[in-house]
This record gives sequence, C-alpha cells and structure tokens, in this order.
Amino acid sequence: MDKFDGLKLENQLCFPLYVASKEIIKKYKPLLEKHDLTYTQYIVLMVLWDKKYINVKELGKSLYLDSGTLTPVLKKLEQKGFIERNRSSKDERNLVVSISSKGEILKTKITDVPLEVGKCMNLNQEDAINLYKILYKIINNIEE
Amino acid sequence: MDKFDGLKLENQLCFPLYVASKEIIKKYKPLLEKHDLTYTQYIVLMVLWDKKYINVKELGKSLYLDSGTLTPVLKKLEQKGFIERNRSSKDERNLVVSISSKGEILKTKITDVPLEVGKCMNLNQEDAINLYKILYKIINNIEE
DNA sequence: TGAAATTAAATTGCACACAATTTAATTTCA
DNA sequence: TGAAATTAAATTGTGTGCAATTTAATTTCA
Repeated sequence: MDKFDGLKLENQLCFPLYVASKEIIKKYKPLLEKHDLTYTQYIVLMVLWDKKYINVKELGKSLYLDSGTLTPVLKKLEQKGFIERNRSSKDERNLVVSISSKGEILKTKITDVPLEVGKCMNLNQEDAINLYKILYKIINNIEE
Repeated sequence: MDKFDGLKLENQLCFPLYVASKEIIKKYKPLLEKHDLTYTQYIVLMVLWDKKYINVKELGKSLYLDSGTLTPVLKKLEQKGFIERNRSSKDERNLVVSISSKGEILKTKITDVPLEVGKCMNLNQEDAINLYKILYKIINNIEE
C-alpha cells in the first residue's frame, strides 16, 4: 500500500460507477429509440407520468439537472408532442411542464423497457436492494 | 404493485447510478481543475501512470470509451504536455499513447485527489466493498 | 413606492459520449 | 500476388451536462 495506490483505476469507486451508469444507459438506447426517446427524455417523462405537471426548477431538483440541460430536452419533448410547456400565470418566471395525452398514451406502450433493462443488469434481489441503498446514501451524503 | 411501477423514478436502479456517478464527478471537478485536468483526462492518465504506454484501442477497452471520445481527449493531453502520441512502427494503424516526464511529475502532485473524493462519498468500509463488488458484477454481466 | 436584490429560465461555450461513416494500413485467401 | 475483407483511428453529427452569463419577472426594504 503506497501513496500512489489511490491513483490506480482498480482502486476507484467512481470509475465503475461511471462505467456501470453509461453501460446501462447504452442498453436503454435501442429500447427507447423504438419510442423515439433518449434516456434524458425518458427520465423527464417518468417524473411527468407521476406528477402530471411540474416547473423546470422542481424538475431539475428531481433529476439533478439544471436548466442548461433541461431547456433543450424539454423543447424536444414538446416538439414530439409528449409534453406541453407553459409559463405560470401566477409567476411568469416559472415554466410549467405538463404531460400531454400523447405522453400519457406512451406510458402504456413503454412498460417493457424497465423489465428489459432489469434483465440485462442481472442482479439478485439482495444485491439490487443493497446497491439501491448504498447509492442513495452516496447521493444524500454528497449534497452535505 | 401495478404494471406501471417499473416506470417510477423511485423504483429505478439506473437512475441513482447515473446521479451518483455525475455528482461524484462534479466533486472531482474543482480538485482536478487545480491540475488543469478534466475527469476523462484524469482516468486516461490513471491508465498511463500504471502502464506507461498503450494504444488507443486497448485504452478504450480499459476505460469503456471509443476513439470518437478518446481522440480529442488525447490530443488535449498531448497539447498540455502530459502524454505523447506516436504511430506504432510495427503497425501504422495503431497510435501508441505514452506518459511524458511532465505526466509522471503530475502523478506525484495529485495524490490528494482520491483522498478528497473518498471523503465526500463518506461510505463505511463495508458499503464501499459491497458497492465495488456489485458494480463490477453489473459491468461484467452487461457485456454478456 | 421604487431602486436594488433575488429568482427562474434561457443562452453561451466547452467537454464529453457515442453511433455511423471515412480513411488508411494490414491481413486474408482465392 | 493482389483484390477483398478486416482493423484502428479519425471524423462527423447529435445529444447531453454543466459553469457562467444574460434576460425577464418578482420581491425586498430603505
């Protein structure tokens, strides 16, 4: 154990986290393409399937993304007809994003996606639960 | 448990993986900026600190990145003087990337980075080991 | 009240990340 | 041997992701 061991790739936790995240998202790609979606667009829709409407700031908090990322993604989703974008009448600074009927219909067509992705991760129940808990520990710790 | 539960953000494993990865890399940013590095440049150097030289294809296998990502990153690292890029004389298709003396010196100056990042993840030994194992299970499973 | 401060999105600029294509070098095998 | 197939990088084009700045709306408080 020398002072350079921390600089070895095999001793990193961030690196396999980064790789696993990318590789799983790569698995989503062909499944989501069938529905004309990217992963980022998909997680935005996940929030809207749950909440029906939300403003950009709150959406950003849910997804850990800022307006610089969200603005173009939301415009794309609007173009495709899955969502609507409207300024709040109460406070014109807020943009309220809401699910469209086409977006609601998409929800019913896309339930196979999480199942397929789950398969390729191929984790047992215990590992999956453990991973879930540890990841949220990290996420909560990191916001200090 | 209905058929839409798989589409809820809180039931995803990929999402916290993606968030944790991004948030940790964000923590690296100010630490690496002091050394004029990005995270991608840093993991390339990790490989070269270990191996001294490697061609782009093998580097890509180690880092799970393709030439489309690596080519510009390697050119940047060369510009900064941390690495050298040379065509192999044995096979001109291969580009051999090697650590420079400036790159070697950088290694001795940057040992605090993994320590600082470790701190902000704030995991106990058991969770860290567990996470490590599960992540490599996923990575290995996914290449099927 | 109204100028200063704050807030929410949008914009700008830079750095990936990757699929698909192109270019150039090497290998295969009829 | 030499045309066809294969291989390694580079290039191209699209989509994030984020820091920093800008724009516009709202709130604060002297």
